[in-house]
Amino acid sequence: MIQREPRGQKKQINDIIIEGIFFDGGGKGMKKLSRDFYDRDTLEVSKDLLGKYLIHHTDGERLVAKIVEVEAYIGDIDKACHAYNNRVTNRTKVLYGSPGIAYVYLIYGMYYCFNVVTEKNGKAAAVLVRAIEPMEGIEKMVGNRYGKKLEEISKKQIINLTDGPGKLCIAMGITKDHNEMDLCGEKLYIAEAEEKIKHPIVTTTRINIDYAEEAIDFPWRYYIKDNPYVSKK
DNA sequence: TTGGGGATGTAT
DNA sequence: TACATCCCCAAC
Repeated sequence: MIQREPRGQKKQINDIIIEGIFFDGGGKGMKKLSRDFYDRDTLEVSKDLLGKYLIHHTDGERLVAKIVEVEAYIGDIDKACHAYNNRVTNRTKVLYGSPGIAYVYLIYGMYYCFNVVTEKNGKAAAVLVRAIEPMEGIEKMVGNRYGKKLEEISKKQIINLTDGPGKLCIAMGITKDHNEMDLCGEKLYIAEAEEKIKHPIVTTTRINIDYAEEAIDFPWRYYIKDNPYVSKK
């Protein structure tokens, strides 16, 4: 039995705020991110994903949501990563594959988490999308999450719609069927709009990785400052 | 408003 | 057995 420090006794790392740029839709055309975008340093990809648009074509509809919170997982140095210490299993093998592929896994027996694979073949790394802001197809997302119509739910339920990794997968209709899907394809992808907007990014430690020893303190969680859809408010 | 615990299935 | 979660309900 390994004894671990209770969470509350870990020394607190102050949140760091940096300046980021993202592309704001505002009705303008969207451009799908190419594989080159994902074929880069994972922390850079993580920050750059903030403000981009996750798009899923499903049931004849287009669901669009802005990415507002992410976490990086980098296998070779990160005890929180499923592929730490070169662990290759049926589940983790996608992490070693091409950048720009989806990694979707079941968590706590009930929920899915959506990740994008980064870096070159052979290096296991990914970015977990933890929260998104609905932009288009909200009625469908509300139906997926609550089985109700938009006018039947409260304002609080709108904010709760996609403010966590499990919630956003339910809302967007992402399941294990999307595991290993190519995000450079036509069904599920990430895009940027034409108009650039500067925005502050908050950098913190990651959520719910208490078992990860020294990696607990890695500041690899990023979110858009003051965005109401960020998790753990 | 906060904290504890149950749901739930699969990877290891 | 633990888990990159969510939701409900009791207790404050």
